[in-house]
Formats: sequence, C-alpha cells, structure tokens
Amino acid sequence: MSKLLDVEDVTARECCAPLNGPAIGEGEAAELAQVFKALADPVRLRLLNLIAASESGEACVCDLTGPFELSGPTISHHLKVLRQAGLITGERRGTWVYYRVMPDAITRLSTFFTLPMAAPA
Amino acid sequence: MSKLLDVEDVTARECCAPLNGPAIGEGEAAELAQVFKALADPVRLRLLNLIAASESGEACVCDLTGPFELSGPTISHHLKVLRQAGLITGERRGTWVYYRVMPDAITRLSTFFTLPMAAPA
DNA sequence: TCACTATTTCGAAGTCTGTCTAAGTAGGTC
DNA sequence: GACCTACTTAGACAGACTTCGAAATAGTGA
Repeated sequence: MSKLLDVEDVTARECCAPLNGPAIGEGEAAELAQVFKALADPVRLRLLNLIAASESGEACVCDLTGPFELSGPTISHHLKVLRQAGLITGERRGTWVYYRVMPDAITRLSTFFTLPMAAPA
Repeated sequence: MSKLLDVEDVTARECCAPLNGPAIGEGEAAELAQVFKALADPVRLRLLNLIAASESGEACVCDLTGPFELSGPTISHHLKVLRQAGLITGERRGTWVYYRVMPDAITRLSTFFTLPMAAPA
C-alpha cells in the first residue's frame, strides 16, 4: 500500500497532447500546469536532476539534503510536490526513503514539446 | 527594434543541459525554473497552444482574448510572462500585435526531457 | 520498551502571483 | 486635430507559495 505515495499522477490522465495540437482543454491545461508548477522551482529542478543523474537511478533523502542549504522539512516538502506531480516516486526501504524518476512522465513532457514541423508558415 | 519585446530570452544562455546530465548549477536551475514558471499556468499554457496551433503560425491578441473569460490586461500580462521567458515573440503590424512561438525555445525544452536511456543504472 | 535517527506533517510569517480597474500609448479614420 | 480601437502599463487586493521550527510518524537496535 502507498502510505507514502500520495501521488496524483496528473500526467497519466491525458496522454500526449502536443503543444502544436488542436486545442488544449481547460482541464487538461490545469493538469499540465500543475506539472510545470512542480518544475517551476530551482530546488525542485535540481532535486529532480540529482535523482535522474544518480548512478543507481535512485537517491535517498539523506543524499538530497546535503547539496542544499535548506532544512530537512523544506526538502521533504519539495519532494512531495514532485511526487504529487507524478514526476518521481518514493519507496521506503528500512530507515531511508529512496526516490526515483518516473520515466514515462518525463518522456511525456518531451513529447509535448516536440514540434512536428516548427511553424510551417 | 524592441519597444514591445522586453524579452530576456532566458533559455538562450545555457543550451541543452539534459535532465539526466551531470549536475544542474544553481544559476542554470534558476533560469530553467523561470521558463517552467511561465508554463505553470493553465491560461498561459492554452495561450501558447493557441499560438502554436494557429494555421499561420501566429495569432493576434484579439484572437487570444476571446477564448478566455478574462480581461484584456490579464491576457496581456500572461503574454508578457511568456515573452519574457523567451517562449514567444510579439510584433506590431498596424493596429494589431501578432505573437508567434520561438521554436528554438520549445525544442530546447524537448531536449531537456529526452532521457537518452531512462535510468542507465 | 526505550532511545535514537530519518522523514513527514503542521502551523505561521513573509513573499510572490493572478486578477481586476483605471490610465497611458500606438495606430487608424474622419 | 479629434476620436476610436487595440494593447500595455500601473496600482491594488485576495489567494497561493516558500520557508522555517516544532511536533508527529516510521524504523532500527539495545
């Protein structure tokens, strides 16, 4: 069960609406905006980068607290935001909690920004 | 000449640091976060979509005000945020101001989210 | 069970954002 | 020039976000 993982997984509902696509609906825009809001913070961006770039593909909170001059609760808060956006997932193993990125969510964003033909005029 | 275009073009400074990459610096993270902050609003997301999806590749403000139940100044504010993030560019032609997306900025974002090998262990 | 560590949740203070109305600027028409 | 439309800027206000310290929860080991 997911006591830790209060993931809304916002990205999963609507799949791959491209930026170029017909017309993003109000709801879809709100969900997508939520994901970007999660990314719209330097700390969260670096956290995501640290997790994504870690050799084993995952990082524990103790590894993520060091690089920042921020309190533990603050890091935890940012991780929660990333989690709720469906960008990362956390798993407790013994004393520590390990986070890893959700590749599908990242790939989906890449797809969103892929312009089939940049402004064909 | 840019009387209208107070574009900071945040995305141009650092090129294509991938999410998987070595380690995003503090400055780079701040700049990137600025771009995502611009995208972190449903209205701006839909504005960008409307501009990107328009047949001619550009849209005038008058076309962009209709779909929203928001005042003109509010739409103008959101367009300014997108402009300052380097995501769109505006040009006045006669009475109307036309906006178009900056393909390079969009492509750069796509690159950022492209995971060469999702978690190469 | 008790103490200790790791992490999250809670509540509060300060700051930023989205929205509005009112006013200003640019361009076109009479 | 006077007036109209299109758009932006300025100022104000409510609500959301970031951050913190303190307290709560989860797990380990004596």
